[in-house]
Amino acid sequence: MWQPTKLELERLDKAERLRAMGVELYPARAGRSYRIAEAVQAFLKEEEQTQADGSDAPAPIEVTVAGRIRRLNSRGKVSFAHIEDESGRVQLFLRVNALGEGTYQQVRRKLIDVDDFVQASGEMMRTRAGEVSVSARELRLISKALTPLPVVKEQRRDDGSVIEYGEFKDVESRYRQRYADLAVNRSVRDVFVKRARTIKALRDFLDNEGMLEVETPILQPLYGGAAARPFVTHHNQLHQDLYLRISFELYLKRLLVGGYDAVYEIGRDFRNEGVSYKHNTEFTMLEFYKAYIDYAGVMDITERMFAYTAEQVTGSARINYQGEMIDLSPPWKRLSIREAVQETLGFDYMDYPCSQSLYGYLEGRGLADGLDPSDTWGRMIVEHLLGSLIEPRLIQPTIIKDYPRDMSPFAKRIQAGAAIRDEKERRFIDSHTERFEFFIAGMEMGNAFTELNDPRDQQDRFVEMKRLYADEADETTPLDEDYLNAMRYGMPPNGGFGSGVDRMVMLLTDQVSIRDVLLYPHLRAPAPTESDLRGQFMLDAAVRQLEVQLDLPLAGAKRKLALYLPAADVGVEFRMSNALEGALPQLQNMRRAFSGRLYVMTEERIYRVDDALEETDFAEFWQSLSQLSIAGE
RNA sequence: GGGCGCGUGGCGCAAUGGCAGCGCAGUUGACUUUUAAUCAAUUGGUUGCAGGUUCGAGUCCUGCCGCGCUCACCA
Repeated sequence: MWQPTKLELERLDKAERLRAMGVELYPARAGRSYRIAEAVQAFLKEEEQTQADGSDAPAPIEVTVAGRIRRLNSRGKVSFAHIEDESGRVQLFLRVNALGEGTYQQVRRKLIDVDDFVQASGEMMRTRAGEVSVSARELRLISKALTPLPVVKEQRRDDGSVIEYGEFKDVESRYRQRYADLAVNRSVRDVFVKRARTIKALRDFLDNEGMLEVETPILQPLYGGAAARPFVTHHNQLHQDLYLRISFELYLKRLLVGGYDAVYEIGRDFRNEGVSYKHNTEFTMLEFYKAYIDYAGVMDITERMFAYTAEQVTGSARINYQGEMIDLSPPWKRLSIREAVQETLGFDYMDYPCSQSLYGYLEGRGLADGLDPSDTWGRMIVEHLLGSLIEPRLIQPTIIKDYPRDMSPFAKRIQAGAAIRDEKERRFIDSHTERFEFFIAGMEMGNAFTELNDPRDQQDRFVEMKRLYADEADETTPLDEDYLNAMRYGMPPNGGFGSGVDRMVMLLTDQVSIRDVLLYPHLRAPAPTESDLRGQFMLDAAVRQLEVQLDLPLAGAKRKLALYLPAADVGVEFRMSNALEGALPQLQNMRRAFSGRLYVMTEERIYRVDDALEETDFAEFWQSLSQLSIAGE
């Protein structure tokens, strides 16, 4: 339960004074005739008009605006405030003469304060210093803020740049209290506007491609479609474990069997893995599947989709990311993983056709650092050669295609074109699939295939994956009989695509951490503190209708006794259980200074403080208090 | 999970082992065109938590909690 800080107590006092004056702190209705930016715009337009006409003064523009006070300073009988709504800021020019003594004093004495929401009516004007303002004739509190936001002052330079003083930048506080972060940091607000635009642009693009947006289950009896560990949950009524999806793939492809030509979904995936600057436990995924195209067709769509989205969000397909100019316009560089290795590392891995020989070669060249010799051949190529050695260099958008088969259970084999020239070529075709990933700014941005639609081949792949990765059972895709069943009815040839939308937003908003493009990134629950215990106690007491008073000063005790109950002879102190033992002497000192019974409460127990700590039953404790309380009335 | 770093009033930060300080915010007062307003006075601290070393700990040691970076894991 809330325990006001000093600053909050001051605000509570102001709120109380306002209420005593008959001011409604949280009126049900507010009104405005303009968004702030539009009011300013209207005034500027009128000014321009006036100048063009050569008339004397702009016609008066009467506005009502509403927003949060972000700055307030009083110059005696006149005060200035900046209020802000989503569209922007405007200054309020507040004079005693215009507002009347009563309302003006509320501002002057800061009963109406920074962070409060107000509604103001008056004419637009310019102050002597030239700032466009609302000359307020009426000012009305529409929501009182009890907790002050972190103070950020801004100085606007002549060149339009803004210097911030006293920023709110502690990363943890910003993520945990995102509302305060957003309220104070405009640039953070802008990121999430761009995020929304990104998703809208993707939808528009895919809709225009003739794809159907669908929704598939998040809770699934079987997970699949990617190599990742799932979260497990349980349905009580059905007595069934369910998984949170790790991908949409298998459900979306079933829909092609059902007769749709192309489907897509934008939604949340959940993966039970570590977090990093580019991984969050839940993240937004885009997948689409389109019949009658292969992975080359998907490449074309991918390039156009990224360029279109960047244009919609940033105004150009050329974007700036961490100081690098990145050009998303098609066409992108396309090369096979084999070519990429040849180009970057100067050898053909097909000359080392098994994991032992490849490892031996890499070790000889000093490139085996961090490589596990027991990995499969395909994994060495994809995760080590590509992931570790090549990926960080891929700044401009690059499509890397034709992946080893043992890493790609849902992709079709490479289709042999002309006659196979030699044995090495034959081996390459046999062991690779029509899959591509694409990389931008050194980050993997997505993954796509010519989708496997041969049910018997698919079944073999499931089995093959199980065999290859037997010791990582929970990361391989379980065999999904129903999916195979669907495929046996006939699935059109198709190309599929998956991409992490959060990473795309990072790219378009120039953010290095995925947490800065998620409103509520996953954070560990903070450890409870003594003050949390206190709050919990207050809440428990409130539920039992007990009035609890705070901070009884104790003569002789170093600390104030935190709480006591109305019976006046029962005190409660709070300690984390791991700190209890060392605190005993201190508690006993407190008990000696206190005439009643003293209890100490931990996360899960309550003790009576005596020569030793005597554990007491919670229910009994509360009951004895209730009785005292009733007796006291 | 491993390594490195950080944790000091509401926010941003300081303090060779020696009186816990500064700016902003807050409070009181002055000021009818200010804008990081200004001027005068002033409140506010269990230095993340717990133990230890020491005459003395924000500072050194140990453990714990949280966050960041990084490695591992992982599309």
